[in-house]
Amino acid sequence: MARAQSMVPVPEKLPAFPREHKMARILIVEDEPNMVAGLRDNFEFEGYEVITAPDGVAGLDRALNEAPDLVILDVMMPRMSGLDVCTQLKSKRPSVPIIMLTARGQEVDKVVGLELGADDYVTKPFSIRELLARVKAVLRRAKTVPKEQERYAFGDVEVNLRSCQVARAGKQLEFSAKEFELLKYFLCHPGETLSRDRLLEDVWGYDRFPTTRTVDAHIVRLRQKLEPKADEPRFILTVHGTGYKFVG
Amino acid sequence: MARAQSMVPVPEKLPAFPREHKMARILIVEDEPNMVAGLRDNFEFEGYEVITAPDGVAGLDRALNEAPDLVILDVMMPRMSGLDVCTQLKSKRPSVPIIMLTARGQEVDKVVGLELGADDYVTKPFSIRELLARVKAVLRRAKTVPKEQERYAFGDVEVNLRSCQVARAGKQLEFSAKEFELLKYFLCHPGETLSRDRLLEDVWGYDRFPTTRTVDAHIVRLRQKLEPKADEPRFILTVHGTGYKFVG
DNA sequence: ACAACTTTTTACGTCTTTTTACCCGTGATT
DNA sequence: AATCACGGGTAAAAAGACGTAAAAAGTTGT
Repeated sequence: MARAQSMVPVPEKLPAFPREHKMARILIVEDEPNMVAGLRDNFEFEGYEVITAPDGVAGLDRALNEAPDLVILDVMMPRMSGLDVCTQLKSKRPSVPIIMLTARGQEVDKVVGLELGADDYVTKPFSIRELLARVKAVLRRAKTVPKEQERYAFGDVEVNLRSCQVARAGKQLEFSAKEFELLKYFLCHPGETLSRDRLLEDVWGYDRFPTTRTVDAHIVRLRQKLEPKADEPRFILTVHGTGYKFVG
Repeated sequence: MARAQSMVPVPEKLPAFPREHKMARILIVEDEPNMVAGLRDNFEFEGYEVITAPDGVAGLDRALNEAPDLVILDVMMPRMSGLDVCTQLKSKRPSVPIIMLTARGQEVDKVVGLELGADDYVTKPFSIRELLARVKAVLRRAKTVPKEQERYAFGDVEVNLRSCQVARAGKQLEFSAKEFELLKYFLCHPGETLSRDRLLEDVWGYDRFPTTRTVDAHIVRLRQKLEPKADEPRFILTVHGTGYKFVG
């Protein structure tokens, strides 16, 4: 049967990135397991998506790679204090809201924390209702900022979604249309494992059905342009048997 | 802390992933015999199970009684139009995906079809390749995990079924595709004792003669990654003489 | 129509995952 | 206690997926 080139175009053009209306994802960085369990239960009950980390190092890692909408950060923690995490996180993701948890008697830290860029703080012991209320408030404030970021940065790469420009170490790179679309899709879905089929459908669109190896070919080109070592990717990772995933 | 008790949300008893890896069953409702034959050949070649009906009345009947995973529905048919079938079917089985076939010049119907709840439509004449791609896409979307059941947690492990991520104590773990599928199956059947045969059939997708230790090999790997003490499993338990069981 | 460029396909070597085979330890059964 | 069936560890074979380069096909601009 002949390829239906005469096919009538899909009338309602799908939005470029059908970002489903997601409930906010909250990262809780806290070493006390009972506290974590309690917070998780309550936040999940409220409909939030919860991820956790038991110490500062792991917390920073998840914060950078899994794009939480808000981070709750205990000040006193093993390996890396909440204050350090806050500093480092704010330097790389200035827009992610942070709420600090401080023990009573650490009043000093509150001030320091706010100076470091935290958006709010709560003193232990606190009522869960109070924390929930503050989270809600901080998220509401954060949301007034445009939801879809238009500028991204990872490694020494800067991407401007609006102007469709990509710079590496301050130098402009040439990206073809498809390459840029693909990169954009990765940026908008950080940490998610994306199957080739999904990429084909969402990036290539509905009326093109190339072979799945097409995706791989484009991945190679993205890596060559963006990765410090193309054969040892740091940002665009392979998920064997499934697809690819971007971590910033 | 007050609210919830168990870490793992208990899924309603309706199986979340009924035919995880069995090939999908497709119902083709179409009155033109040559078209039916052609479609059947192609879909069966791709590994789908095909059932057919020559008119709308029979189609609705089979759709309701034989639980197809997807329905391909011609708009123009004797006895009952595809649009009517679509309406009635969607009212009784809202979740079953429907792809409409419309003749060229029936553009109006497309819109109506989508409004009636069809998931996609294809205009005749179409390439079989395109239809196959759309079927695949619709099935993929239909299979994506419903929001409520996409996240699980047990012990210090967090699992996100949608993004295929597993974290232990806040640290991302690498899971191969099969490992993840198996874990997913356990999560979706908590407390159930699962025989090797059942796991093979539902996760791997075929029957095997009993000499296979494949399942065990994967269980070992899951335990190594997820259990606090791999030799003293807390979550993935052996049921001697029968199989395995997951408890959260 | 030609040239320059982008995208897709093809082909093949390499690497990872999955399966299988074999053996040992252990708990059940007699 | 001896036997036996079953579960688990391990390593090597088999299967499958990925990375890459280069050719082919398709686009765009002149």
